[in-house]
Amino acid sequence: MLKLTKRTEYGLIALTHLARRQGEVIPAREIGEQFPVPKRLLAEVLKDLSHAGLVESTRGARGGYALTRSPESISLGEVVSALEGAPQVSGCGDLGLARHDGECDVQAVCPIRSPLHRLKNKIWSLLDATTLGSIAGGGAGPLAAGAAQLDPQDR
Amino acid sequence: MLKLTKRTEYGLIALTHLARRQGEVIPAREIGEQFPVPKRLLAEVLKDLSHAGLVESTRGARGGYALTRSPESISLGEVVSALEGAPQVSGCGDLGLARHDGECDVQAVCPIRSPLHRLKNKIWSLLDATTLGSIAGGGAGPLAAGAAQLDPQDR
DNA sequence: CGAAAAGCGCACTAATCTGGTGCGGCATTT
DNA sequence: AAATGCCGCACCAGATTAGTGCGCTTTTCG
Repeated sequence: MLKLTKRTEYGLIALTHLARRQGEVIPAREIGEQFPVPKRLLAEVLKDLSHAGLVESTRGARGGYALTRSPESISLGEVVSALEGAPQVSGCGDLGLARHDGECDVQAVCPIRSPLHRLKNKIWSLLDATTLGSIAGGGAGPLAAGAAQLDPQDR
Repeated sequence: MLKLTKRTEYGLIALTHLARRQGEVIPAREIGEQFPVPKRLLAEVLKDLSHAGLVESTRGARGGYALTRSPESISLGEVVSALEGAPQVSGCGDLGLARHDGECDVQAVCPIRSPLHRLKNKIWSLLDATTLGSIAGGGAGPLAAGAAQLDPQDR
């Protein structure tokens, strides 16, 4: 439904926390204590992030997690990909390839495939252009400026 | 998971069809015949679109649907809102208001609320700026140009 | 050495969302 | 009256999402 999952939210919360304390190795427990997040799920998410190479884990007492890169070089797109799997906007609109045969027969006739494909790219460009740094830090990044063209009335 | 639902896809297909034959009143059956879409669901979707005031329905034999406005004045955002309900990106990130008490206690502490809120606005600006006309017609609209900044590699 | 701290892996349940369908009724045209 | 087409409501099944259980391994520290 065009919204991020809780996993991504939790992941982002954790990442911003790590970003603000770069260099330190922080245990999942600490994050779980600071934010009202189901600790167990948080651990699950952190694990996925480490699989994706966004954070590095250290085991044992005194263990925990730390960013592998600078916050500025980590994009929202990467986080979402890591936590929600392969990106797509329409389910069918994704390149002629990879349609598991029988899927989306609308093919040639389908009048919305290519426009939707372009939309998907736009959205992902936005996600890719949004860095963890701009989320954790105060301000810059593509989200700082006013909304694109229409007024961002309260929807 | 940051993707549109089938309902929206079907709705868009139907709307583009109507857009291309403005002035005419077209029965749901006709659309169902042209595209491999579960006709029954299509009817459901068309009904929702009419509730939202995007299309006008005529009952009885010779009845059907027609756009209420020009394709250029109908935005993707409206369609999505009508078919998937109130827009949101993060579930919690939506204005302090309307949080059904107990929901999202992260409030003041939550480090990602406002950035996510801005992101939501960006995405919806994009949707609002995309008109049915640009989807149905060949090409202009905000989706025509190349992707924002990063290369739109195949994700 | 042994206990405590912390992450790892796997599997499983519950709730919600999504896609899709059934059926009887009302409105119009022919 | 019959056929065409929309209306409204309710229902079912499968997929996704959220969240939990549990036992094992690694590492620090007393």
